[in-house]
Amino acid sequence: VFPRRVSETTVRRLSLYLRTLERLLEEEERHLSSSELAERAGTTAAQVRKDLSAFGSFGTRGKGYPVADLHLRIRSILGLDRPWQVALVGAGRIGSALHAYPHFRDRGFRIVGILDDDPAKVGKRWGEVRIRPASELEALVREEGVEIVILAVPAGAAQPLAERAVEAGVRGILNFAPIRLRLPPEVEVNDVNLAVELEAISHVLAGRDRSRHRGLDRSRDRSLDPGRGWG
Amino acid sequence: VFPRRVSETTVRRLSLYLRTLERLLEEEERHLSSSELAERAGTTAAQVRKDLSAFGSFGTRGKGYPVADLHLRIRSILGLDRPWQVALVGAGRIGSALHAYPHFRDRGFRIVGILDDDPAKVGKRWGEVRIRPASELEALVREEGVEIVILAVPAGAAQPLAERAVEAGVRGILNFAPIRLRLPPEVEVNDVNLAVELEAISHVLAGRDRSRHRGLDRSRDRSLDPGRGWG
DNA sequence: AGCTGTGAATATGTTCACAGCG
DNA sequence: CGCTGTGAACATATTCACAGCT
Repeated sequence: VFPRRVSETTVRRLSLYLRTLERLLEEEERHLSSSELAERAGTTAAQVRKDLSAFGSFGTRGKGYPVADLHLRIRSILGLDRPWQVALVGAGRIGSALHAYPHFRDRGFRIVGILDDDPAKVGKRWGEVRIRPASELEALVREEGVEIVILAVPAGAAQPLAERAVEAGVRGILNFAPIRLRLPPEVEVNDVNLAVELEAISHVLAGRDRSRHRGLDRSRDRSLDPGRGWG
Repeated sequence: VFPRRVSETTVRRLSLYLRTLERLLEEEERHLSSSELAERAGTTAAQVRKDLSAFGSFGTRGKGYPVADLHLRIRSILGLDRPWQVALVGAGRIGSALHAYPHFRDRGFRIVGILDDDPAKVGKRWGEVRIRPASELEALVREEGVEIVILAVPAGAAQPLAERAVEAGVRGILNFAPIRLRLPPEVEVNDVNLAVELEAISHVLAGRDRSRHRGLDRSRDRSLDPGRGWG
């Protein structure tokens, strides 16, 4: 049974469900109910069932969903049942953080090349990958069959690099540059804009200040172990 | 005239409009129409007008919106007409990238403290800010009047740190840890999950591949003539 | 003529509520 | 019983279309 149309919002939640399921697999749980999954993923039971109904019937009434099967199904829907060759364009701080992010590799996103234009960086190695000059973008994409680019360069450099990547065969771009890329519509672009994320917070906080009705009860009792490390 | 309820989706677009307006201010443009703004921000003219109607009438019929006024209005709605004291919790790679991100400072988000538990990092300076031990979280929040925390620590460390921050008075958290924080509902939490962003792309690309194999090809002709695709 | 502002129409997303299966 | 699967009700978001101002 293959999925009908899965909405963008559902897809994002599936990714969260997957994260939860991975943890449950380690704990060898066999089944979990929609309400348990909802609780762990931060949504509602009805929402979980609606989302999962995209696969057709899958759960067992009275018991819930089989963890292992559900895990595989979601992986498949998200396209994670195959590896993806990814190029990291931009070896700055954001690029560095993304390269070190362990969850990409875990889920089959292989960073097969890193590009930068800074001569001080070119030639260095990050793990097993050598940083190459940006002029080799097309070569990299073709040699390695790169389909997804993570674009972590300043706004001014993003557009031409994106065009070149697409021209060479890239089909998806995760864009960290604070600029709207103009690309053919068949290219899947996903923008991550950190200013937007912070401003969504400041808007809410400022709005609450303006309409100061009920008192903010922040005094929850909780015994917090102070000063514990996170290594 | 103060805004009625502004929806979350509208707020996120306002942040994009703001970015565009900042550029136009530099170019000394006086007015711009909804269709021009839409074009630059990647949405539709009707959407722009609906979003801006949250402020009440503002544009001039026949001319468009006054750039400088609109800029101020959006800043105000987003809560950017005042500075925000921000603490960066976690001085790893993501923390480093965020600290260096210039757009935060430009918009009034002041990183007034950086915390980490790694003794090798504590005491070092990033710019003008010294890295302090995580045990000083409460002190930092109170001394500096921190209202927003950027949480960039591993999943296992996030929950207790978030609780301590909230207990000390923090009202908003930008969370990079791949875990669902459980906090009182009056705390505004915004999750940034990079795996979700990449998987949204792989899902679309994998879905297209499946369609193509079944002959339900919805994608367009892949010939990329540079003149037509993306001027 | 050109463009805003907005109700009405549509599309999309979420919650409810319950029949029906294990 | 408990829990899924799902239509129907509800809520939100986007697009249309056009009256009305400059």
